[in-house]
Amino acid sequence: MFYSKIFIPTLREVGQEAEAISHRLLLKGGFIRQLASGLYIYLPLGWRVMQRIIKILREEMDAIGAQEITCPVLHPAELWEATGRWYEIKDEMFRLKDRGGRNMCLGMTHEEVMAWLASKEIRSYRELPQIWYQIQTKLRDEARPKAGIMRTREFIMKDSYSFDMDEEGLNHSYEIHRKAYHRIFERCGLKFYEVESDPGMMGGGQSHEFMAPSTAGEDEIVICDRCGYAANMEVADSIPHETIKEESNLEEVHTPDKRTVEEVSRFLGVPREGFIKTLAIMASEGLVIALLRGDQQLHEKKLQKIIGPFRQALKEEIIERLGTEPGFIGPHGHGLRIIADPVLQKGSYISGANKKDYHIRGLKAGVHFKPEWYSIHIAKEGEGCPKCNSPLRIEKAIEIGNIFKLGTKYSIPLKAFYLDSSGQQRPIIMGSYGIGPARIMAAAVEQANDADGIIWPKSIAPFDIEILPLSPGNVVMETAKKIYNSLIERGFDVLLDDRDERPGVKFKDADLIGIPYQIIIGERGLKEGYIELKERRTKAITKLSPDSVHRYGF
RNA sequence: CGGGGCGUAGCGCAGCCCGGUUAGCGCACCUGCCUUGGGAGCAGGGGGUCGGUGGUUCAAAUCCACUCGCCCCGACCA
Repeated sequence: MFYSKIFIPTLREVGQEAEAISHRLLLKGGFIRQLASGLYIYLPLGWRVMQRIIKILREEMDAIGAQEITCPVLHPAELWEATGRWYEIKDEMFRLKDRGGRNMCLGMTHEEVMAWLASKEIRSYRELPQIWYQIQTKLRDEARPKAGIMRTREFIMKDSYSFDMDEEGLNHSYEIHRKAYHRIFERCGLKFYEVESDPGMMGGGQSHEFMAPSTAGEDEIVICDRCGYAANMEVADSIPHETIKEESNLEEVHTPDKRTVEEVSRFLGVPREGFIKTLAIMASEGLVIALLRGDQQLHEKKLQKIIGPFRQALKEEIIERLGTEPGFIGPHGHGLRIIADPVLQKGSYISGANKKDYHIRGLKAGVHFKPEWYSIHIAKEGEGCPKCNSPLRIEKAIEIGNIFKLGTKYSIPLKAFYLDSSGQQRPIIMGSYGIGPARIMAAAVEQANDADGIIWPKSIAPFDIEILPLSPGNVVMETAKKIYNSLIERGFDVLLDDRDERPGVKFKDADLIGIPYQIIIGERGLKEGYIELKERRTKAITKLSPDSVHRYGF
């Protein structure tokens, strides 16, 4: 491809509104343009990158026997009503009516449609298993589109769905997807982790996410470098640091006007780890007490999984039930349901005395109060791995893929049944697996760039090699074209910068758009019989004779 | 949906507080000359209903109200 024939509108500067590095560089390099909030146009260079990612996705999906199909983006509401998601999902779903007044929606994912298809077509166990996938547009009316192409309202997704007879079959489908995903992200040149995750509204059982570490990421992941434990912060557990065990008898202490753990800790000269943080929670079942160690933070999602939706109890509700105001409440002496973090199983602690201006020391779990034990704290950097107790690390990351074991959540309501070998009707066991190629693109840029621009992994770069003839002179351009042809013959995607621009412009643009290799041809070098090969990543320059370039191992 | 910020030429910005010539700068663009190893130089030129609507005023880019759009933080994120 000649530079003059491909539209690459690079920018000198990008506005304040773009903050994420990938967003800035993709705009600056002429890969993307924004149409409206969360809506992006992929320009020739950006679309080339997407195509190369998609090609890898196809190859690896095909390799595990997945079959590509394509479904409509426009869905009849009935399917979503059948699974209940029509009602569960709120503003994120684009809804509309057709001319006949029928409710429709734009597909944000395709479990319903795929399960519907299976329900129509799969009759017998002989037709199972199946894996169907598509690479197709999804629409979600995101509350807040973010960071360029990282979170958009319309995006392409590779989504696949597995259909099996039983759990064992599902486990196999899940496993081959898991492995395929590893190959895909490796081939795309990304640093990534596979982490345990929260299935969320997808429902079903086990799920994992694939996370590309990046400070621009929206998620936090908890990682153990020793045993490989890795989990999304939403589900991560940790073993908090052991603390000094204060052994003392139950005794009330006067703590006038000292309410928060912080205040009482300072007042008594006891570190926060010596306290029980007593939280009064109003759940649908009524007042519930949640207990954390004084230095811990409540993980609301974890608690919600145990007691359902809740809010902080109001001051009046606390006074009415416990007879004292927030700041002096404790875990003992009332019959309320108590959820406690397991770190409190050992030791004795200080907490509120359920009496204004008093705290109480010497509280022991099992002795003075009897809680249900659930991990409800937020994991912190440096705390112990739940599996091997070595220090955990926390990193920000971009979610680039996820895999879910769905079970029968969609197959039963949509009546996707099959007959087993004994003639009995059974629900098909499903899994669903997604990858966002635009996220891969953004993550690749986030993970590899420098002050001059993008450094594409070879596998997904818009071109393999860029040739920079530095002057319009005949010899230079002829040499460039000769090399261009020989590289094309070898099967490379080559970009030849044939523009009538000064060398500086060509250098700047080449570094910005980040093609892995640059072949620089100048009169100066040519006179001495060499051209230069520059590796974009290292900026290392190798001098080669013009005749030997095509033999180089790119 | 809560909080904050921004909207002025194709792009990036200043001007706005404190109303008052013809609304300015850089880049890009057009013409000519010159130049060709890191976004050249000189000369000339074109391009704006200052997001929109309404109001205050002799006078509004500037003050007020409403509204639309975009960005950031949070909530949310199947």
